[in-house]
Amino acid sequence: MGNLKVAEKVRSSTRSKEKIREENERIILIAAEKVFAKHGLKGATTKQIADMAKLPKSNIHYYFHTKLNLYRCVLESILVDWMKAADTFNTFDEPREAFRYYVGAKMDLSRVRPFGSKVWANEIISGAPEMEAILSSRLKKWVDTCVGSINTWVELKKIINVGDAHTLLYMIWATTQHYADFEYQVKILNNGKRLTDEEFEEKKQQVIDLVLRSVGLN
Amino acid sequence: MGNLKVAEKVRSSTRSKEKIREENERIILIAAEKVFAKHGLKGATTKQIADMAKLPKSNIHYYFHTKLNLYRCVLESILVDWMKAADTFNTFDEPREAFRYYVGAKMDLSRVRPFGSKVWANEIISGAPEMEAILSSRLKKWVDTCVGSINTWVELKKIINVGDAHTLLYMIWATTQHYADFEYQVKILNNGKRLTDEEFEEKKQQVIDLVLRSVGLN
DNA sequence: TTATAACCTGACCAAATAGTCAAATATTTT
DNA sequence: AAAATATTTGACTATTTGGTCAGGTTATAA
Repeated sequence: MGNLKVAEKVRSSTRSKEKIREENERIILIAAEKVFAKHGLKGATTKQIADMAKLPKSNIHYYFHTKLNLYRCVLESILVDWMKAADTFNTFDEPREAFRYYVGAKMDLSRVRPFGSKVWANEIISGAPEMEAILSSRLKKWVDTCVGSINTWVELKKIINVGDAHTLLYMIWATTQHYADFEYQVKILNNGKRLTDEEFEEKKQQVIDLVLRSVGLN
Repeated sequence: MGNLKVAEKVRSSTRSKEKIREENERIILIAAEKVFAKHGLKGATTKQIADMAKLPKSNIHYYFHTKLNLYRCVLESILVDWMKAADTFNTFDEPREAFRYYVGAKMDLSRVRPFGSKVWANEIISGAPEMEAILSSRLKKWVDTCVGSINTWVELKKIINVGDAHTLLYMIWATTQHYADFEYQVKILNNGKRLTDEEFEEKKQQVIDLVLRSVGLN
């Protein structure tokens, strides 16, 4: 009886209500990201997410109420990392460094958080019903800034005239995100073996070189 | 009565059983491609497909039995167009022409059949459960041939050394398919307006130029 | 210690959905 | 013309699934 009390006391002090909520929300978000990546919003079931999180289904609803709300939270949490990588682009004056670091950062994200990239891809492919607002405000603004930088570099003859700067941006996004969104295809075409960290670093450098040459650098 | 007979006869001669099946299968495949593109295999419902095809749901099952079978037929029908574009790559000796035509063909496909591209993207993102066999046989073989061509061009100093030729191929795939898979995002970032045919031709040329420069041509 | 608030979860339900089937209609063959 | 074959479709069903809820447990404030 006394022993039981002590055990409870210990557990109590290590898992406060605050910690419990924090930790469970994190666990659920990670599980949901994986399941949404594989099945999309409609295809994913709360049961699958619960099983992945090793929690009862009711618990998912307790913390996030509805599947749609959980989905939005997942998208939101991905956006944070996404924007961090995006910001690197505008911290460099020289195009060579800007492209090198931005492409590198995007490649790293694809490697570290492939499921997040897939959820976004799914969302856009489905017509971006939940993200349209964010795309046409935050993303649009960021893109306009980037396009401005690129156009300035063109005017200063620092890079070749690429025509519409959007085209270049899309190439960078598409190519870097390909390693996350299409990783199963990449794996299959790599003789069924996932790229090792060393191989991935190699590809990253090659992508950077392709991009730099495409704008006349190198 | 005589008139009715004539009407029946006319209809009979214009819509033979063979034609009926052919036409309905086509209608259903087109509808299914759109619905699967938007919602994925699990998210799409046979009811949605039926409504899109303007046929009763039972009719869908009559022609394709199960949703999974219909999905496989859609993927198969997309593959046909896909391979046609792919074959253009190996019909040119000069890398400049090969890349120009292949990238152009892929861009055209993204413009003409965006839903097909989205279905494929969804399938790969979901882990390619239905397509793994095709990817590791037909696609793998085609890719190996392409990689061989590119490596030969590198040896002949016709293009710059790009390292792993796969990286270049992925860049081409990702960039061209971006205009299909992410067309909603492209639209939003184009001030909410879909690219006109003229604009698209412009982007196509820009993508071709980016790719050519990335391999040291131009 | 007690009261309150937060967390947990099995049991349950209404709605949605893939697939079936039988009966009706249309076409083709004999 | 009649028999045989193929198409059409409304009604139905078994199952899945998002979400609820009541009753319990655990942590914290008084």
